[in-house]
Amino acid sequence: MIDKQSPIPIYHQLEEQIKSKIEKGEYKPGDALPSEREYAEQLNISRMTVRQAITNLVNERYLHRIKGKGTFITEKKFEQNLNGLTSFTEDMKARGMTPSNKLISFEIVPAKKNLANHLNIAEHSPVYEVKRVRLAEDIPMALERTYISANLIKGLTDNIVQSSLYQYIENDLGLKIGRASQLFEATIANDEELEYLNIPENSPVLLMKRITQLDDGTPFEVVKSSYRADRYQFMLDLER
Amino acid sequence: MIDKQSPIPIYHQLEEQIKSKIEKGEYKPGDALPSEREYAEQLNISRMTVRQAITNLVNERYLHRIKGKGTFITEKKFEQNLNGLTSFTEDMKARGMTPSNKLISFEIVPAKKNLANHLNIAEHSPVYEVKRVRLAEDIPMALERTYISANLIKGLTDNIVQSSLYQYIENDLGLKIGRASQLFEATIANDEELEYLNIPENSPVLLMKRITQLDDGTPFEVVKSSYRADRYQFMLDLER
DNA sequence: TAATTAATTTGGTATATACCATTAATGTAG
DNA sequence: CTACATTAATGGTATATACCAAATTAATTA
Repeated sequence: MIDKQSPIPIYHQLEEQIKSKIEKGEYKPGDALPSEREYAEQLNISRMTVRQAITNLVNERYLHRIKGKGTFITEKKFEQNLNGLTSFTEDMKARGMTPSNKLISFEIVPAKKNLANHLNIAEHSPVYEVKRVRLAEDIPMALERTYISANLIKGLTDNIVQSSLYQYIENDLGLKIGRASQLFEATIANDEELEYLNIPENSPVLLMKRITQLDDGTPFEVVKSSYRADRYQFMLDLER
Repeated sequence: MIDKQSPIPIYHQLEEQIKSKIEKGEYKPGDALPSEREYAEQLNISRMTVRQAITNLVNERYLHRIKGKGTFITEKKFEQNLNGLTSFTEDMKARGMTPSNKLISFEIVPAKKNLANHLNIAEHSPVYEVKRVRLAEDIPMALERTYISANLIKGLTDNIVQSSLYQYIENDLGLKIGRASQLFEATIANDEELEYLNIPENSPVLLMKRITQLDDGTPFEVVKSSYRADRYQFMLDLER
């Protein structure tokens, strides 16, 4: 189970192993994990190394410890993606609905002033513009416009953007994704939103803008999403 | 500086000491911290104990480590309060505006069904209801309604609620505050919102609901805030 | 002088050990 | 059987030590 010769740290191997068992259902929410000393003996590693693995998973809220009792699988694991923010896809699945996307357009366009500012690039620099409608049970829920620096993120296809943008950036381009800032705003639907969301005039929409950065702080992505206010709410989970 | 006999763990004492130096400006953003070995020798404690303190501060983003170089004070420390979410007061100050509150009412009322559900109490149980308008430069920005379990949080006054609710709960009642869930929604202003926010009919408002829990998961507070959409946006900072 | 190499310093990983505090299980006296 | 004390198990804190990997600095060589 644990390869001491591997260049991957032991504590990290153990982390992945525990996470995998949680995902597979071998460890169920509420269950007690084997004790630290038990793990150490079983895997023939130091208890402190076990603690390091468990501490990380506690910080990520997969587990929680109770002194004198043990370590337990956390009941509900929220955030899979960006901290605490439920993604549209996950959220819809959680509500028992089937999420889907409809691509409207995928092209390279020159960045307008405001966008160029957000992405910290020169005006008219090339950016990928991806427009799509997000649906649940084939009902339009949101209009999403994604803008990505073309000079920074090269070789994008509509397919990558729709399925695995972040993996592509980290695994294929070798870049590291950092933090993001997100902004919520309420507005009245404009013409484009009326059209794609199929809602009546003067409907309120929940506008969400996100600027995502690389590890070094370089912004590479701006996402502007307009959600139907009558059908969607953002749920957020916050820590102290 | 460090009291080994104290019941407060050494690593925690060191954490507080470092945080205090950052706040006082003795350590400035971008500065390198003394090395782990240096700290250990200086304070006559183990390097591993120093690491534990620093690791916690790294997790809280006060510090960041660079292998081979050192540990540095993080440039910008975001979230002071709940993770990444800018509070109204802080946000307004950051924009150079003067925030203020106007108390509309402070009373104990029986919980309605929906509220009772959120607070996990029986219907008609007593709850504090605090209504106030939040202003910036004396212009109404939001209508805020706070509901707090009266059986759980005793002895509240309007003054406490307005100034230091969380400190009161933790320091005076000895309870520990845990996580919170937050929800964003766009609606059209209702009559109450029209009145207090002084906006025209059919104006969109950004509705924010927050449920705050104690450390053990017991919900104790529900906050429902209606923000003028034309004057306020929620800014959020997300981690990976 | 410039380029290379070696040594030093830094954080990263891992082990072994010790004792404390809380909780749960066990044993014991009434 | 109950109430209390004891014991065992668990996570929490702390130390000492060792070696690795990346970055910097110093020394050496061409």
